[in-house]
Amino acid sequence: MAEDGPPRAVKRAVTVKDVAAAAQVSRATAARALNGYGYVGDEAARRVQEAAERLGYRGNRIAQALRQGQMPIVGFVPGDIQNPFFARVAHDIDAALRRSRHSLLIASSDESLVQEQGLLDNLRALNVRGMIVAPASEGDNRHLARLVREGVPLVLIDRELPGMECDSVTVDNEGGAHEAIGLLIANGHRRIALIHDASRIATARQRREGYLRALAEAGLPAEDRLIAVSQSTVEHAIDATIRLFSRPERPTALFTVDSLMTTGALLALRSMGLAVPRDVSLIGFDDFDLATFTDPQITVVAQPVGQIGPLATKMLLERIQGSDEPARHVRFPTRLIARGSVARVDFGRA
Amino acid sequence: MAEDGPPRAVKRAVTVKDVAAAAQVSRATAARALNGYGYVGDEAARRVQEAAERLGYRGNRIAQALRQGQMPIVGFVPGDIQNPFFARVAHDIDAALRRSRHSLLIASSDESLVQEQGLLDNLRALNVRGMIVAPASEGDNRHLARLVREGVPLVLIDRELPGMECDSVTVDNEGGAHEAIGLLIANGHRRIALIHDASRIATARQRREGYLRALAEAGLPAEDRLIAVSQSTVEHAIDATIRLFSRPERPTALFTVDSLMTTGALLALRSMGLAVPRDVSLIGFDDFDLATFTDPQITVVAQPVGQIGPLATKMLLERIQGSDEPARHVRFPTRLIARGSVARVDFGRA
DNA sequence: GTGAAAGCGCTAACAG
DNA sequence: CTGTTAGCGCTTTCAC
Repeated sequence: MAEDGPPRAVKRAVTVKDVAAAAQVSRATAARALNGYGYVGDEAARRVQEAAERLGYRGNRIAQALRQGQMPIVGFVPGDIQNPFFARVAHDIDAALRRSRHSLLIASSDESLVQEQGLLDNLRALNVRGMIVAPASEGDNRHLARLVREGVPLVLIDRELPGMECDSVTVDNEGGAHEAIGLLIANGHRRIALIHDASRIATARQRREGYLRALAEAGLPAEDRLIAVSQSTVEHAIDATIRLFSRPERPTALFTVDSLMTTGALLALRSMGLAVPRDVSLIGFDDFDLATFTDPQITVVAQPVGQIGPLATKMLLERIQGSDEPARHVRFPTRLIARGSVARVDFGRA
Repeated sequence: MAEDGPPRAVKRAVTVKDVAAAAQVSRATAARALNGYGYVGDEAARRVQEAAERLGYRGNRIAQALRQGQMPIVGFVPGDIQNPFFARVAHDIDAALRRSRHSLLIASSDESLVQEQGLLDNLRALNVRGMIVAPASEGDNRHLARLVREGVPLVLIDRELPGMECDSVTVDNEGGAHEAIGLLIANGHRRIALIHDASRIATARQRREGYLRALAEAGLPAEDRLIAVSQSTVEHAIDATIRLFSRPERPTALFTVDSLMTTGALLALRSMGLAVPRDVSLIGFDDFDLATFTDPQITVVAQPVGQIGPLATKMLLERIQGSDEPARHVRFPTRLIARGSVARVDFGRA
């Protein structure tokens, strides 16, 4: 037991060992005092607290995590953090999590399945306590199934995955779209175009199905040239809109499946000199700031965006706490907000 | 707080030990083969790879981090992740970081100094490799100074802190505001109102200074009743606008210091029946989607938002790599985008 | 009440 | 080339 003095690193962080030494107790006692469990003498506890304070001790979370096998972190994998919908959800999750002393690690998949797989691998390697994911694809989801199988708490949002045995929070995409198209049909529209998105499959597919069902119920044919597949960006939606509306026998109405695409459609229509709703009626899925700034304002299918993050977080925390009831699937209803972008169309003309 | 109840049964992950056993080598050899350093025999390497593959081995990043003293994580503390400006920057940082195999942990301060301090403490305890922060306050920044002192790589964005010895990426707020007010003055405006924000101090203060300098240079007095202090939310900006414009001797022009406030001003003006630019000319700091959707479109001071995240990330990675050149402060110029929200005003009438 | 000691999973000297 | 060994900082039996 010669000199045990470890060579003082210049900026070495202070550890329990340092605190224990300063308080003249063992590391075990110091740890007990610091974390407030087990028996610790009042006097010793006081000395430890004082030493910790004086030295500026902060527990090393990595060591704690290694010991306990888990990081106090929850992972969130949105499709695109720049989409205001996901930004809002991220904010709400973060706020809800803060109360339970977890940090939120946000890693956007950019709607890429491959990227999502890599991200989840990372998150898994970090031993995060749980994950909230908006799956980028309906295709190969073995990576998600594996998480479920391994018992990693997982909540899906925005897009559900048929057969996946985990909690999910979504909205009634099919019903919302159906209602929107219904309004268009009731206003006399017969040539109703759709711009949807091939990547956010679950969501976009359901919205497309709502569109198709509404047409079918009205005895209207679903025509290929009325449907454009785009991507969820303003730029792609502009192209799609131009494609759709530069043909003869222009559609009289347009339905877009998310706010970025609605934005693109608005821009494209304006550049083509088509006025809403005089020349084209428009309904977008997902409400957004811009919708009330146009003249007239845009009619939209609104989602209860403020409820999704908090509920998903609540579900996840319950799972983390060990709940093992069967998977719950919550589907919020949507709300059609009629503003001024739908015009009545003459039957004869249509 | 919220201490977990029964620890959830997560299936035990496979470790190097398992892989080593399966490949019939020692843990050290397995580690070498897996991480590709040191000498490993071809045959052994192959067996290890095969075993790892078969068992689904993923390195435990927590253990690695404990060993190496650092997590492959970078922290980002924006003022508000819902602000499109920060959402864009977050996306860009994330993308830039991915190439260097780091994860991004986003924790919004909600513009609260206290929250920011807590967040940085957390991040520090996680031993993240570095942080990118938009400081919530110009006031007490000992927590940031401490990080710098302790050698934690740190880059400030959007708001600089006088005297802080770390890299920063900002824009020329003062110059941008000065140019905007100059345009208003050149158009004959004399009663030019300002809505600024007390919390995002550095940024808002500089924009306010640009406003004051432009007025002074034109020999115009800075009147208190033309300046409203608000907060960076749509709601607060609405109130401030109504306050400003319900007095007699209404301002003929308005300058708002960020896009959320510009949105609020637009909403308030419309509700008061004031048309832009007929009744009020308007210029906002920070370009945003909405600015091109109004009729006429809004004149703005645009920031090079796409350059901020990548540059900040580049600087941070250099610091992480050990660069110790003196603190660099990059300030991007702004660009005045003249659209249609500024009208000429009669000198006699003003 | 308190301390000694055993690891969590991993990496890196240092010997063979 | 490969195995042995020693911790990183922390928590938690298990003795005393």
